[in-house]
Amino acid sequence: MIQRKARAPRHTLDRATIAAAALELMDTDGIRSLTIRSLAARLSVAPMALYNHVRTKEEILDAAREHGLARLSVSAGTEGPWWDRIREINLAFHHALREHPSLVGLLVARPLGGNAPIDAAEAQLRVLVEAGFAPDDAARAHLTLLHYAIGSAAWTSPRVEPQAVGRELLERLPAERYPTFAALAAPLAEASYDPKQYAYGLDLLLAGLRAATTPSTHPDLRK
Amino acid sequence: MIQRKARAPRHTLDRATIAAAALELMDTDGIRSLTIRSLAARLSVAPMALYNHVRTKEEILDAAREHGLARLSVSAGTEGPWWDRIREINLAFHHALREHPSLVGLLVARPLGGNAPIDAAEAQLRVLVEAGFAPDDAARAHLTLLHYAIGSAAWTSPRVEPQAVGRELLERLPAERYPTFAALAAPLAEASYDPKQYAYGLDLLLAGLRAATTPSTHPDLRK
DNA sequence: ACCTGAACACCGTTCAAGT
DNA sequence: ACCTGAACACCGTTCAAGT
Repeated sequence: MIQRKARAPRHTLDRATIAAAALELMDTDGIRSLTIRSLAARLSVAPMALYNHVRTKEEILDAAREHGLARLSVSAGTEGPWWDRIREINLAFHHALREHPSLVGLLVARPLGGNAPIDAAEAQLRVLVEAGFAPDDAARAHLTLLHYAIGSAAWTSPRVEPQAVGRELLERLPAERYPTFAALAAPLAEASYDPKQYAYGLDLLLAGLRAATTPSTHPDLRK
Repeated sequence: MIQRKARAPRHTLDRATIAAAALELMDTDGIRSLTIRSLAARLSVAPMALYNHVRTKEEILDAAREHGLARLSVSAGTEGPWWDRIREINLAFHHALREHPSLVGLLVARPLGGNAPIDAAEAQLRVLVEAGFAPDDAARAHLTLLHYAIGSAAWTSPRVEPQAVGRELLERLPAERYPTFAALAAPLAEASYDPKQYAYGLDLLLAGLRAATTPSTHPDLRK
């Protein structure tokens, strides 16, 4: 009567299934809790079955990262001023990173080339070039936006410790040594967990870029 | 004649020594190669000796992160315009992160409160408040600068794979699908590994912040 | 008090075996 | 071809023992 160790059917596994399950497991339980054994259990399969589709655990992490980034659709239209289109691209990228808490860790730990989601990067570079940026400036602007999105997502996304830690530690700082910190504790705590904080910085960058492209009207803002 | 298993003297170990050795080992050999056993070997001590000064490996990682950040001296003077002082603080922070390749990984994996090097943060917040930023704007500006520095360091610092990978992969992209990428390959590759790339983005942010503080002269740059 | 060695429950991965 | 189980060399950590 007891059904024991039913053998898994012949083609229950493939790279995509493994990648999706791995990312899901990491998003919910944290990167550290992904092991060959835990992933196999989640897929109702013997640990060694995974090695028929993948050579190492590293390869699973790579596949999971690509799977997460694949969801990123580049929706920047061709309408409107260039800064609005850049804004849209970056908000979408940042949103994708925030949707998969484990994705940032995967990106930081192992690069995908040097320029993450290639489709989004191509779209962004095109907009910048069309806006009149010289090749060198377009490259630098693109990297700046990429870095800011990564950093914001990395610092904001849920980590090992619960988010409450940050707020508590912040409130426990000695006020006599850190007076400004203490005075700004409330707005800092709020902005730290405000989903719109990313957009604030993005708009600062865009303002800087716009100033750089119209030097004649704002000469004092040039580098 | 053969000296074997000499017992280590009584007080060869303490938290600071362990933290310094751990950070050094991670900086040179990568985060993954830090194990209790490898660290103990480097300190010429039995693995279990470490547990007299530390409760878990996590605690060693925390100590290593704090040790790396402790080197950050806040050198921003009180002279000059506020944007120059902000610039100095952030360049120093970014420089500290780049000096210890493993530090960024430690910061992203486990937060130190929500605001990394507290002394530097206090200094930066003070400058912003003195410059006339409202509490909420000062908090948002501070977080933006912090996130950008983290992201830039994270994306730029050496990873598991050699840096060459990025450049190679970038050159192998199909030019018909990614024409702008192909056209900008040279400036992108150069900017990607240019230590001054961080300063470029920092100056963009500062330009945006300056525009935000002088709304009367540049009304079109306001958010 | 602080360093040590053996042991335990994990982990990624190899190897030979099943179907 | 693809899934499986036993085994190996690791890992972090507990426990009892040395000095």
